[in-house]
Amino acid sequence: MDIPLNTPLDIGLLIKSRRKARGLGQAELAEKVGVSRRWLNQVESGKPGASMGLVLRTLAVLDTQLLVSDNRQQRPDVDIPPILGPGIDLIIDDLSNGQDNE
Amino acid sequence: MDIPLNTPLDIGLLIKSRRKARGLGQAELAEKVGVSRRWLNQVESGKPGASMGLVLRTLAVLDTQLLVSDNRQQRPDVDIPPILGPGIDLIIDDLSNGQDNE
DNA sequence: CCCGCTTGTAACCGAAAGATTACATTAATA
DNA sequence: TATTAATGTAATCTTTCGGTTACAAGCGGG
Repeated sequence: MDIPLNTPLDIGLLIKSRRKARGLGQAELAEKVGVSRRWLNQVESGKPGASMGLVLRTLAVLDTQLLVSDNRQQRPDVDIPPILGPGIDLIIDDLSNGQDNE
Repeated sequence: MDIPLNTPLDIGLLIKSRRKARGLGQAELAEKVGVSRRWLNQVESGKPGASMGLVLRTLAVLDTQLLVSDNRQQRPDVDIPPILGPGIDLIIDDLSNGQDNE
């Protein structure tokens, strides 16, 4: 089963629970990750400005894998119209190829 | 099917492909998200220091859901030992309850 | 009750992010 | 080939991050 992460707070709470699940204190985990205890504290409480790199490193230390659902056709009604001249075929190509294009 | 995201570059490439899949230019998407084109450009090329908040907002605009695998027992050999007095039961509680604890 | 550990904050400071504007370079179309 | 849009970068400035140090609040054990 998978859990959705939509906000910085979601990620903060994830980190917090994973940390506790391992019996680690903020200071301990912070040292393992290579950040200050203050940083970890802020992140766990949902700080939006925390950098991707450090967050990913933190999750890595907690053996936590981040994922994206491969929902290529999630919402076909979003914004596809505004394409006129630049290259219709490009988009079609992209859509058929999937993610790893270009 | 799900795709793992381990590095800032992974996320950058994800954003890039999702953007193109919708036929959006960097400038277009940047405006929708509320960031500068430069920022989006950097992020797509893997900038590690990009902030969580903006990245999440970008993914949201692209209708892209971020997930965590609920692998509670992923690696039992990590670091569970260092618990002595603070509260064994707390950890057990945490483990049995899952993520949303505390 | 007191003590020790953990956690939540605060102030200060150097470093880096992010916006803006402008200019190459690449890529696609006529 | 010429032209136009999209993309990759650069210089500058303001804001914010993240580290450091220090202190208060919360909690459990002796």
